Amino acid sequence: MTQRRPTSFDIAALAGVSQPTVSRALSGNPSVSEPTRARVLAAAEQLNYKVDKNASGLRRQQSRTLALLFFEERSADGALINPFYLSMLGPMVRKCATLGYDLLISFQQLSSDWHVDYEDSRKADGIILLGYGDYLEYQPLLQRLVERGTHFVRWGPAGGVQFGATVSSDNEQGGFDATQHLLQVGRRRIAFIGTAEPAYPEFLDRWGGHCRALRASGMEPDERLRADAEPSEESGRAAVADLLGRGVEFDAIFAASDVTAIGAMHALQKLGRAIPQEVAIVGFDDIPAASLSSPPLSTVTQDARGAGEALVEALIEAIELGAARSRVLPVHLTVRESSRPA
Amino acid sequence: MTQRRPTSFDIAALAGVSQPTVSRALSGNPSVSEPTRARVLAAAEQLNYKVDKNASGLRRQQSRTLALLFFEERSADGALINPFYLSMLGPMVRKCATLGYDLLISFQQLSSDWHVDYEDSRKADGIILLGYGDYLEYQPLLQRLVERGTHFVRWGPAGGVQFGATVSSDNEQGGFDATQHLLQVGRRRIAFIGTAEPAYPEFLDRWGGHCRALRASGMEPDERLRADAEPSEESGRAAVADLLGRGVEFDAIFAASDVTAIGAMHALQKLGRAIPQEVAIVGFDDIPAASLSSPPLSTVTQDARGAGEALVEALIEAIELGAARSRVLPVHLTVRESSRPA
DNA sequence: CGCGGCTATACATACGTATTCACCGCGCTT
DNA sequence: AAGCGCGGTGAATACGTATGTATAGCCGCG
Repeated sequence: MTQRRPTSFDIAALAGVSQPTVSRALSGNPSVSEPTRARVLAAAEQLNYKVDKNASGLRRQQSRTLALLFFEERSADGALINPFYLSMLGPMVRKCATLGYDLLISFQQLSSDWHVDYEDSRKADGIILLGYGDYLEYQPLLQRLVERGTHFVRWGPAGGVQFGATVSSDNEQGGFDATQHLLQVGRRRIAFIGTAEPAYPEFLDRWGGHCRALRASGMEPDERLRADAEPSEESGRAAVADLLGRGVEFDAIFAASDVTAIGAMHALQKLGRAIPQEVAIVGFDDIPAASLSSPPLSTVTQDARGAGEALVEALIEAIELGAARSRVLPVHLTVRESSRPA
Repeated sequence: MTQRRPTSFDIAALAGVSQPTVSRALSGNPSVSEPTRARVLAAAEQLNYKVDKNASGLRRQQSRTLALLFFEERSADGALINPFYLSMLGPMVRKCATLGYDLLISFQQLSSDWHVDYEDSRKADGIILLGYGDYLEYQPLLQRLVERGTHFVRWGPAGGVQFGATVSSDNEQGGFDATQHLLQVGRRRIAFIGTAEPAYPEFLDRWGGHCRALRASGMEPDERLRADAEPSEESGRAAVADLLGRGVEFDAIFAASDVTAIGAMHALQKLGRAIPQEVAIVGFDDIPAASLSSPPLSTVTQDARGAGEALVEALIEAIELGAARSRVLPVHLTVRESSRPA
């Protein structure tokens, strides 16, 4: 019942050719004549033959596999993967499949020496890093990857030193679009909620775009309208409390992430402030919960599909060509109820 | 700079032993003496040696890799993976790592013949199926997997015919807990929103638990209090419209999924019905948006971590022992504002 | 008519590991 | 004292593929 798996020799015998011809026929080598190739393909089909990935990889000294590495901030349980990363998953897998690669997935703590593992054991030909921002702590790790000649790309702003290729959203433009939109619906005192810590380099770019939009309308950014917040619901509520506690007046909020925006929305609603009538809100990311909130949250949508595909393309470019160029992806303003004109 | 990768022969030379001894030492074979093993390990460490996965797999005729197969309902873009599946991802990966396996990830359309691919090409030793419910259409596929001797497990209620092992939540108990809770906070007319179509076999079990809770309190389920809905926000709103349109009175809703519950909540709020004062709501799944809704949604939490680990354990059991037992996981009622006692 | 050049295929080999078998030396038994 | 078992190791080999090199057939041209 579980008979021996067919090998290329079985196909060769059935098609009346030699084993090397089978290999060449299946890999599209042009030195095989059309009739022969057809016979081989038919035989392979008939026996349900598939190339053995281990043998093929061993012979070619590669794996035709990419490794996807999520970095975990949270120590233990961490079902807390950034939802945007998860939405890239599908597109990445599909892109890999299209290009003939498999995708291996892994989580890693900062401390462990994963760098050796993937390429050294030939599990993967390259690595996609997700969750490694511009944190300085990672620089030595990236440095080591470069030294070892490991191919990798990472998601996020390029930041200071440029190790390998990078794929990221155009955060600056997203910040510009969000603030410009709020200005267009008549808001003048726009609070910015997001941290300036280097832990979230994206936020800096979003703040930069925010400022550019203000200046384009002849206004100057007001530091008092800025509140620090990490990407969490509580942090968003705290930021609103902070602003109000300091007696700052505002008729709009641009939050550097959706969860922060939702937290801010809850805090305002609890205080009886009508959204969007009294305060218009725009977030960033377009997480699933954004369209489910009430009112539905306006936000800057990142191109998850484009991001996933770009990461895969860049990595394969690095593997097959030796180096890859970085990519910056356009973003898109999605206007929902939370910022509709009154 | 990118010098040749060290092989077990290099380690052997450095440690002053033969290649087979290296292989034995690294794989924990007890016939290697302790001093020798120590020398080998030191040499491997020094040269940064890792076993070549392709060569090892080829020799042992296995891959030490599991394949995770998402089934896609939506045809094209589909960033629409069930969020619960995504929350299982982390735990699955971790469990795999613990047990010495890698995890390969893939999406598949119903039509394609993926079944041949993974085990036939020895990319994976077994398959975890996610999103293959009890749909009759899948029976032939599962049948074929069984015939080919492919190891697999799937998520979801076992359903009719039992192909391979299954891991699922205790949906019946979850339904019971939800309804019992609503009864305890004084509700008497509890609407059930969820479909009876076989496409969502989980819903049937949740309905069953709902009925059991009612009967345990001496009440009989009322068919008029039941509205059909698929798991989508619009469908939840439509279900509320349906109930009200039929003139049905209710003071609580148990929705068979969170997105439906959130839709229902929005519909009621738009009509000015206070939640939970006039209508208490409990959902099922505990998606991230549940805790972000306003009011935060009470729901039945599924054990994503346990689920992920159980799937991996079951599959490895099937691979290494030849067969695996199915597993049913306990669920947990999470009470939030949407069903607090008035 | 013979030879160069070209096409299509076969032959031989290497990739790095795990495992079977044979071997060696030592201590113990009879 | 000779035989035997056994712990520890090395030699040889097979896993299935891809590729460099050799060879057979064939055409055209001088």
